[in-house]
Amino acid sequence: MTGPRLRIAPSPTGYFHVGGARTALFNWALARQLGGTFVLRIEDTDTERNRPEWTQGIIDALAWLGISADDPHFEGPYLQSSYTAQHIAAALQLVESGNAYYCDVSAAEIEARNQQAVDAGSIAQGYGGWSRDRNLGPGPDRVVRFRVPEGTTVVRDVVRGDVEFDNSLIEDFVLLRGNGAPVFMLANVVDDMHMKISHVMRAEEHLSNTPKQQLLWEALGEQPPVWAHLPLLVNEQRKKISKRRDKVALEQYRAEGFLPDAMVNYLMTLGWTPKGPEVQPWEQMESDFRLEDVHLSPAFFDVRKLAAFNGDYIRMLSAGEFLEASRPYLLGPDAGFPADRFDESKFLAIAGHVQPRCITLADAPGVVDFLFLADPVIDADSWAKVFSGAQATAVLRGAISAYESLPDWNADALKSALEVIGAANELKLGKAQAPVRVAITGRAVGPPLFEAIEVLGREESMRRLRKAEAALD
RNA sequence: GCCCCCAUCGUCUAGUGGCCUAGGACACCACCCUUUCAAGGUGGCGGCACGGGUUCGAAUCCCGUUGGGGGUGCCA
Repeated sequence: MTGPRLRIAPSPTGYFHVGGARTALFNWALARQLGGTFVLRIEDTDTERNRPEWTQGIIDALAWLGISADDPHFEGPYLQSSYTAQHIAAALQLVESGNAYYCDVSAAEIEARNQQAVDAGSIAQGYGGWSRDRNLGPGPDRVVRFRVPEGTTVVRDVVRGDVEFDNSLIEDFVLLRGNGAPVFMLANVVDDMHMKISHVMRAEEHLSNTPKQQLLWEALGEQPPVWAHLPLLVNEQRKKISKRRDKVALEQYRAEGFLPDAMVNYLMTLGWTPKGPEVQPWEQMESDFRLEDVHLSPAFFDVRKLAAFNGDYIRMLSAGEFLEASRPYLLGPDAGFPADRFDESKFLAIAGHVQPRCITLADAPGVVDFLFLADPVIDADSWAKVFSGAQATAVLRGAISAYESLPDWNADALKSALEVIGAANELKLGKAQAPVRVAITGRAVGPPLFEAIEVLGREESMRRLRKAEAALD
């Protein structure tokens, strides 16, 4: 695969979240559109917080979104921890070239010094380049720090334009820890370099650190990549969404019955605007996406809008697709009816009426449960309300006798028969259907009644009607 | 504190100096359709943060203010 090389570099410290997914999607779209490569690199250098199972979680989440290792544009996953030797070599190379130096000042000492300064009424200076010219060699607990050069660093960002940083405000940051382990700033750059990454597209939180990385690229003698910083995804409080305080795990949305296509489509609208209708196929977005069109301001991750997208996508499904997508919910422990009573053909017959009543796939069982329950769960309030009407009993009895002798058991015939009974009781169909609905489904609301009765079948429907009648006495 | 980024309806946004009495989507409200509930249709509510410039003309360009956010780690 030739062409540009993009990447995402998540760290396996928890569930993959929607922000990471949005970044992945943007990178994926561009990589595919340009015939380039999408690299997945797991940045697992923080041994304190990493967990191996999260790595698989990231891979699964990406696959769910359609970013799959089977695609020729996909490369990886690479584990950053397996390139430690290269990171260290790069740090030593920088020491060699005078761009980095050893330092024996501990974090605690720096803090103490800052505290002293504050106590004395002056301003904390931070590290302050203490060991810059001490010419220290390697030793236990000695870190390697980058020697930030004088001048200014201009980050050429495709979405934000040129951003200028005064180098004197950037501290001599650590490259290798006291224990010899590389830190993110170094590892990230060295890996991008070795993996020949041409475009670094990531969230805006990294913008302030970008001059450091660019300086590293330059000190290592390479051209920095194209930078592109995406607007942050924020919560209602306008703060960066985080695993700690917000519901952001992709896995959770998946479990709740969101369709991957809906999630993908919605995520693509956060930080970029599709041309034409906002609900549109991936292929369209993939070919229209342009870095230059990426927005500058943060976007609120709005679950209600996601839900609207999901409803749209559910309605676009064929009955068969809807069945397959809903199956885990239909046969799961929360379905509300025993799995062995589920009947695919009945579900398929009524699916078209179920879809517009679902926001998530998890809603499906609740719409059709009465079809698969031995007896519908009678909602007491609905029953009480419906049968408080004087004509309700008459309508129910009328329906029973009319339906007993109905030649063809189909929705049209069922409807016509009830219209006649309603008319005899001076009721419009809307009112007349209520007692029958409660008797058949247990509720006052649900999918179209006569279609449901047709699917339920003559025998079971008559049994429920008679049972309801008996309960009235 | 310092550095950086951002600023159009409640939210996501269209808008790149005249086409804008600012358009769409979600949410909300009303009406229509109707076999309940949805879905769908129609309509409504609602916005260029503020102050200065530049210009014949500014949502669009410049400056400032205010507000929000991010970064500033031997986390990533």
